[in-house]
Amino acid sequence: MSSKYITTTIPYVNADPHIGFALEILQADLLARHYRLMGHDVFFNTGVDEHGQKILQKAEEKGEDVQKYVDHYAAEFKKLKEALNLSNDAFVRTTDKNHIEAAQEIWKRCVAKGDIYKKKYKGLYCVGDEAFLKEKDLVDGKCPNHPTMDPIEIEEENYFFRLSNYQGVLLEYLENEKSITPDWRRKEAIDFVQNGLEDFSISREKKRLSWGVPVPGDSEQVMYVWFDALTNYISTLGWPDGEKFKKYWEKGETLQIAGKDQIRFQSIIWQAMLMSADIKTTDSIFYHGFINSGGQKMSKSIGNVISPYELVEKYGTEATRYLLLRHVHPVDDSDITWEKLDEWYTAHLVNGIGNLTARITKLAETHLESPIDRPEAIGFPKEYTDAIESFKFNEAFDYVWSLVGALDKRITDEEPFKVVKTDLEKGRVLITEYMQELYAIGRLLYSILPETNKIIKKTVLENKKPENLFGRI
RNA sequence: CGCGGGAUGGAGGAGUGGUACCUCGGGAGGCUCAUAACCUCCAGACACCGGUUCGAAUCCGGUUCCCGCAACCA
Repeated sequence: MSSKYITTTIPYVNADPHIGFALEILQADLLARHYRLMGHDVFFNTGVDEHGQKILQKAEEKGEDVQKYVDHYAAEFKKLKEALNLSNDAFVRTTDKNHIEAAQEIWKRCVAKGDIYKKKYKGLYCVGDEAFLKEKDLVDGKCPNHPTMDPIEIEEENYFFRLSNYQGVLLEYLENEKSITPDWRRKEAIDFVQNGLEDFSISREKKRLSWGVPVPGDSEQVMYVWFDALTNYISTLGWPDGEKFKKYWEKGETLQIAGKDQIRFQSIIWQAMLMSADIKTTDSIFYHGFINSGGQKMSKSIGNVISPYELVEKYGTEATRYLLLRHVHPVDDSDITWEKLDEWYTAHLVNGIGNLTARITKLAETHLESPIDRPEAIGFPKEYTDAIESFKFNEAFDYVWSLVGALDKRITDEEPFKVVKTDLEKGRVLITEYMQELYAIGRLLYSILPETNKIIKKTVLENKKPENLFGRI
């Protein structure tokens, strides 16, 4: 049995769970469930990124202890597991002891490789943003976000990572078509690397930012968040030790899911870090698109934010999975509004699979004397598995729903409800066949709608019409 | 002229040389087993201009318009 590692990125906990992350984790969950079903030994990771200046700042704004603040948010993100019925095997927190140790270990290995060095960095610093500004970003010599403040010149000594060493090998890595999906993003990445890579600062002075992983051997510096955060993908497996790391990362096939804005971090910086530490690079990374609402980016000030919890509250867990996985485009940006969500919910869930199930199971309950035999397990159609494995989640749904439509049509054409009145036996044969087909459709829902899968199988095998699968709203 | 992606019926998607497809929505009919569900039929589109070709949504050139990226944003 081959092993497979699947991970999401880990969201930064300075805000409540965003619908875009819900999309990401659902995609990962679908893949994890699918590959388990196909007989792979899967390890599915997710977690939270808890270090950094913005988090410290937020906690201070609220007058909370930072650790308390991140504990609170970690719990908020953990709740997604139940809300979305996720099957993740791990939930890593970057404040976990073993994670911190792993981050320090990878740092040491990069140092040993000669890829980390100390350099004075001088730049214009905006106190409002608490970040360095670039000359070309300045508007009339001021920070574009804080035009009333004068940027101040700050000199700081930081550690830098020799990303520039990795241009050649990164290009080789990116030549592999599996390294990035969709392919045009891979080309973007190649283009980016070809234009030349600059070394990055990977630490901050502790006196300016204390909330981070201490740099090994230098008490004055802490790691800049992303260096520590990226390590989560292997710290969660117990790296540098651990059977899990060997099994799932080294010997297994690794797959990361991330948002389209993550290419530089996931496919370039993280891969260079792995190369530097002599660790296997990620086999493939899938980048999803963003979700907008009403033609605009979701934002609190516009008031168009749709949260994952709101979706679950209105439509339920199964329907939320359905809506995000089928109606949000896997790689392009999509737009959702409550109107569209209602439409999709009613058209395919209520009127589609829900009604079909009620239709058939009512006929069966009324006319069959006993439950049908459990249908033999058959292989999954290639069209369906290919769609999922090539990240075309929406097409996998289209396939299942084409079967729903075909079965509805068949019932209308064959009129079993009339047949039973004139030839009961013949009618029973038809109804039995519908039950078998319904069961087959239910089986296909295993990875995408796990609860619906269970209910349909159960109802068919017990010959008992269930409560409505999806109620009207 | 920085790099790249894209413009398909009212909406969202598929379609890389051979009568333009799917879902939703709209209109008309049918059916009555079902959650006023389901089935059938109808209307409606390849941004614009030119070229290649027997034939182009699909290839080439140009125009207009959108959208990413352009490195510490974690």
